[in-house]
Order: sequence, then C-alpha cells, then structure tokens
Amino acid sequence: MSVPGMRRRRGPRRALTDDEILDAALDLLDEGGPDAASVRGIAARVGVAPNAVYTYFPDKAAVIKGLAERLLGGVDHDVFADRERPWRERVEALALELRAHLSAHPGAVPLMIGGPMDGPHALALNERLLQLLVDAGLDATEAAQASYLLIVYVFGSIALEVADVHRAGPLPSEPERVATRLVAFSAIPTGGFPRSAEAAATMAGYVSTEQYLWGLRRILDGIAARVATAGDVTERAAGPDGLQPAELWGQPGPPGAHPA
Amino acid sequence: MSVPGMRRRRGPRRALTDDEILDAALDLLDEGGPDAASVRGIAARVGVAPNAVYTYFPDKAAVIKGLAERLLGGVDHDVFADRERPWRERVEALALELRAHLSAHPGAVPLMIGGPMDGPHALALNERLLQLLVDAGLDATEAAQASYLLIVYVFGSIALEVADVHRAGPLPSEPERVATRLVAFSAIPTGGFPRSAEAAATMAGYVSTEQYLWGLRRILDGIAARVATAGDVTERAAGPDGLQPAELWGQPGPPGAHPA
DNA sequence: ACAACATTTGTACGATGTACAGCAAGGGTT
DNA sequence: AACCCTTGCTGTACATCGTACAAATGTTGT
Repeated sequence: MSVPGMRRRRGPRRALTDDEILDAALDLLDEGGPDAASVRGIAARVGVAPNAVYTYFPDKAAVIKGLAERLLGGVDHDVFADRERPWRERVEALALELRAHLSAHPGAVPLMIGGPMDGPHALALNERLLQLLVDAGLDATEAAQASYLLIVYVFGSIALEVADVHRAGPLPSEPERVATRLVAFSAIPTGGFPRSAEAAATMAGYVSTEQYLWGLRRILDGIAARVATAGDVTERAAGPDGLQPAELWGQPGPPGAHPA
Repeated sequence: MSVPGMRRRRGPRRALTDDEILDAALDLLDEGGPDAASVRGIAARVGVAPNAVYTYFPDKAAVIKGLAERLLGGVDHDVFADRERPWRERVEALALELRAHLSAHPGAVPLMIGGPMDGPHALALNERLLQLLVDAGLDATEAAQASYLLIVYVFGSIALEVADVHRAGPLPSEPERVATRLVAFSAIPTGGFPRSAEAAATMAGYVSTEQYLWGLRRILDGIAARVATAGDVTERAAGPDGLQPAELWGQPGPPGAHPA
C-alpha cells in the first residue's frame, strides 16, 4: 500500500495526505494487531516526525475514526444494490461483503467498534440497509429495529471472531481458525462442561462462514415473519430456510422485566 | 478464584487478594471509562506500589481477564434456571440479566470483548445456555449454532451501545441515552440520508431495552422455527435424537398456549 | 534465634500521546 | 527581484503507561 523509499524533503507544501497516513496505520494494524498503530509508528512509516501526524488529524482518535470510515467506504455497494433480487439475498450479500471486508483487517476491528460509527460512509451503509428493508415490506419503525439487529449481528460476530483469535497479523485461513478454536476449547477444563465440549466437537464441521450464515438466516427468518405480518406477501421466504409464519409469532414479553 | 476462608497472610505486612485488585480496577473503570484502569491507578487505589500488582497477576491482560471472569461470575443463574418455564422466556431472562449486569459497568465492556471469553464462568454460562437450547428441542449442532448467535447478539448489542455513549462514568439512564443518541444523529449531516433521519426520529419511542428485546425476539422466532421443523419430514437430519414437536415447546404445549 | 521465603518497594527503562516553539520553503505582493 | 506571511514539518519536552530488576521488609517454620 505505501510506497517505500520515497524521500520527503523538508518544507511546507503538502508532503503528505490523509490517505497516506491512514494507509500506514492500516498496514501497521494488519501486521501487528490493534496496538501496533502508534502515532510514532505511523509517522515513521510515512517518513515524517511523529508530530507531523497532528497536522492532518487532531489526535489519535481522529485517525482511528478516519480509518473506520475508510474501511466502511470500501464496501462494494453493487453487491446488494440490485432491487430485483429477493431482499434476503441482498441482505446476505451485504452481510458477507461486510464480513469479508472487515475480516481482512482484524487489527482494525476492535478499534472501529470501540467508537461510534457515525461517519458519512457508515450512514450511507445504514441508509442502504434501511431502504432495503423498507423495500422488503417493513414499515419505517420495524425497518429501523431490524437494521439495528442486523448491524449488531454483523459487527458483533466479527468482533467476537477477531477477539478469539491471536491478535496480530492477518486473520488465519478459515480451517486454521477452526483448528485453533478447537485447540482453545480443548485446552480449557471442559470436564465440567459436557455440552460446551460437545459443541466444540460438532463445531468442526461448521466453519465460521457457515455459522455466520446460519445465524444470519435465523435472523432473517425472524424478520421475514414481520414482513408477513405487515400484509406484504410479494416475497415469501422459500427453500430449506422457509418458514411458516403461524408457527413463529412469539408471545408477548415475559412478566418481570428487569430493573435497571 | 479466591475462596473465602482461606486467608493467605504469609507475606510481609499487608497481603492483598486478587479480588481487592479487581474491585479497584472495576471502580476505576466505572469512574473513568475503559482507559482509566491503569496498573498504577489500581495500585494506588489499593494503597500499594504499582508493581505490587504483578505479585497477583502476571500482566495487565491477566487483570482484564480476571475482571471479565468476575463480571460473568456475577450473573444470577437462578433467573433462567427454572426448567418449567418456556424456553423463550428463559432465554429472554438470561439476556436481560446479562445486559443489566454488563451495562452497569460500561467501561469494562470494551475490555472484556477485546479478548476471548474462555474462563470457567464464561464456560459455565455457555453450558447453561446450551443445555437450555437442548431442552428446547434443538439437537446438539443447532444448539451450538443458536447459542453462538445469541451470544453474539447479547454482547454485540451491549458493545455497540457502550461505544455510542460517552466513554466515562456509568451509563446514563435510558431516557438520557435516547436523547444523546438523537442528538448525535441530528448533529450529523443526515441531509442525504432520509431513512436514517427517519429511523432516528421513530427511534425516540423505542428506548434501548425495547429495541434489545425486539431484536432478541426476532432471533428467537428464527430459532423457534428450527425447533418446529426439527422432526419434520423435509429435514431428515434429526435421526436418533429426533423429537416430536409436541415435546419441543416443553410440557405446556405449542406457543401461545402455555399458561403463565 | 535463625533461616527460608513471600511480598512489597525503589528505581529505572522504553514506549506512548501530544503540547510548544521554532525553522524551512513555497505563494502572493510589491 | 526582494519582501513577508502562511503552511507544514522538526526538535524537544513532559506526563503517563506497562513492567523488569534487585533490594528491603516482614512472616513463618525450624
């Protein structure tokens, strides 16, 4: 990403750009994990003194924020933009695209979920998702709720996956990740936890993408039921994941809600 | 990890306990946010030199890990232990209990999701959840998938909520949080994002707990569909563990029919 | 009383984020 | 062409962080 050997001359006039700094930060995160993006390291990588960074960003938090925006801005909107396709497919495409994009930079993930994601690219993505859900037949309120649910799932699962893994360098390949997960599980005194051990064992056949999609489809099933409730039957979930709405409408909440 | 009754006073003047250190760390996090738990701060709070902490924990990461375990160990298992209640209610109770427990210490949340949660208390919780789902009628594999989905949702939503908020001190009350969320939304150039603006507006009537439960219930709907189809003809995967739908919702019978 | 030992402290080192003051190299004006 | 003023970078400095090392301190078993 960054060009090596480029010498910077002393002087004013635009030696750096914001993007060069963000590139350097991202490179460092990819190589050394979440703690590797120090201001000094970034500056050294682009070939300037540490405090030169503060010409472009007010503080380190701003760099992180810029990085988050940059990552979100890199997701391919075309993947789920086709309004002719069923909405579930479109959401799945979006979820997979986001996961692929963020998993490529695991070191950056903890940093970006550490702060609010309210930049223009984040909002644009949210806007797309909301529109998609409205297209699917949800009213505005439920579309908002559903988008929140989906966002939580996508970012939450990536965050947990990244947290589980050795936090330096790029994410290992999926088979490797499954293996280390199993190692981690078996290294634990699972003696008293038979079901956890069993889960770890059966998990071997379900690599992470499968699991990700399984959870996502359960969520889509739940949302689809609300679509049906709204009276819009233009799209009914079909196939192996098909469901019969009558069977999954939940009952009202349990008595004894929890006090704050 | 420290058992009451076994007093370890073998050293010189004053011997600390792991719990005293964790208490101090948690207090600092509650007061000053995720960055407030410095080793020096913790040591000062318990009244020792900074490096005295390293007698009890090998490094700071171990303190964080101990803290995560301590928090997870504090969740009340009785809330969802009653196997006579419908499984959905039990899951909701667990989810609410976890959320209430973790939201009380927002500063600790980013730290605990930053690393793997594989301590004994975390495993015990996972074990309980898996058992609960198996009781509900899921086979071992799908119980594992479903528990992962639920865990991602619970921790992910708490993490995102915490990230949205000012990262110091205890989480504001829910009305305040909604207000600041709206402020944050309106402070953003939502001009180009009509649906996001609309979502922010309609969100006012749906405080965070409502939203949390809405998403959780969509997930439960999706999982319930798997329970219902577990013994179905279309999906022969059930095999020897196949259960009859009648037993799946517990003794009370199909959803909506069980008595309070 | 003595020795073994567990615990705490003093000191120190390297790394981090960032504030402050100055210096160099344009562009704009004359 | 000579000025200066703005812009961008550097040098230096400080507080704070995690933590390693050895010395000091007190407790306990013999």
